Amino acid sequence: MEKELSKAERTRQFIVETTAPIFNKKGYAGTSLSDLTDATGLTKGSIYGNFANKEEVAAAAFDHNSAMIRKQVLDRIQKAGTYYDKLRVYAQVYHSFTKGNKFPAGGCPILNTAVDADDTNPMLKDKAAHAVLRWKKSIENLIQSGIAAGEFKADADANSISLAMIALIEGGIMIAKVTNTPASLDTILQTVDALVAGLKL
Amino acid sequence: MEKELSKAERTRQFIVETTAPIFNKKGYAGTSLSDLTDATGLTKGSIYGNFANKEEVAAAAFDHNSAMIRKQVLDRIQKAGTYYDKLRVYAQVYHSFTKGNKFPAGGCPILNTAVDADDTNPMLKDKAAHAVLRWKKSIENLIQSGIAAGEFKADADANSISLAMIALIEGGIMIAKVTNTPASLDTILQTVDALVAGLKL
DNA sequence: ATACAAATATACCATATGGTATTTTAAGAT
DNA sequence: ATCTTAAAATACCATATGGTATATTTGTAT
Repeated sequence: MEKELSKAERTRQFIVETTAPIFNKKGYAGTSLSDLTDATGLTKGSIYGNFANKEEVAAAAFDHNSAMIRKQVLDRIQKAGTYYDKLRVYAQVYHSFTKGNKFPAGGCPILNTAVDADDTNPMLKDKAAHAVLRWKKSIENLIQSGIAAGEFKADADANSISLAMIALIEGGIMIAKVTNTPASLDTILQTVDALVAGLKL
Repeated sequence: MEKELSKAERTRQFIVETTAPIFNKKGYAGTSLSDLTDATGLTKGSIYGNFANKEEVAAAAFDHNSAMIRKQVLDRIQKAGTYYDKLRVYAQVYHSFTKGNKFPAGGCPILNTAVDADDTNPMLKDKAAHAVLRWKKSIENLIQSGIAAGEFKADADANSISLAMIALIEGGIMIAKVTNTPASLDTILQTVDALVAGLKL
């Protein structure tokens, strides 16, 4: 009970996987239906047989892109022994961003979608907002757990630190990408590391 | 010798001022020529009499938006007495971002343009990159001057701190905007403050 | 092998797009 | 006031856009 993927489900997934990097690079308005048909080799009829409209494809593409990263992060967090190392995973994972390996082309989909959609597309904005808040919560949980485990200072400000981490990472990705200097992100991630190290007892 | 603004120069400026917030909110691809004619009340003929194409309007709009902020920042920096207070200006100025007072609607144009253009429009990307680097340099200069004036630690890492400040501010703006929580930016700007305070002897 | 349903392609639609050539209107110098 | 030039509006163009109704193909269970 794993192969039960109908034709439609498979092409739906194919469409999402194929177009996700395009949406991430060109944004919602900048991605046209012909971008989608060109990339997939499918026709509009086929795409509109699987999705109600362009917005639904974009939404599925965002989910796909953020799930890619989320999976990577959770995998590594599970493998990390200490809460300190778990927190460091965020910095490490985004480290490889500029190399674009197991990550969606075009940079962080949360950043891209947030900036792209925040004044134009409420549903995509909402998706980006939820991704930010879920991320924040998961950092806060790690900090709380670290405190409970006696690894971190009891008075650590989880709210402030989680926000700073996310801001540093996303801002760092923006800077590194626009100025073509991956080293800038490296430097900024060292500041993230310092922030996390400051939690330790 | 100040009023010598030709008709063309005045309408050019009018077009830029009127359309700058639109480009900032909707992005380059998301802003159509009819957005521009609707907002200005002018016709395509008039706009294309003053600009070669849409890209040139967008470029002028970006310059206008970033000059708005730059002016504010430089004004306040000049008035600040210590280098510590000068550095704090960045955090303070971006503080009022969510209120959208003297700032271009749609958030920080550097962030918006960087994310919007980095995979699609080389000339806008270049403009955003230069704005980031100029900003970085001006922070570094303040830090160096502060060191020379005996106000800051001699071993302060100007590169690392300037990058962290910019990343925190831009990431903070993104988070606050997408999640509709101005308080998030406030919190993040406190981290910026702490960073700057750490420079002091 | 056949029939049926599901998936995809074709052909079409109204409208919007960025851009241009030409005409009309309005500045501004004399 | 008039003439000339500069600026703006009109009218036009080819193409792209998002989307749909219909036809055709393909998978698949019997």
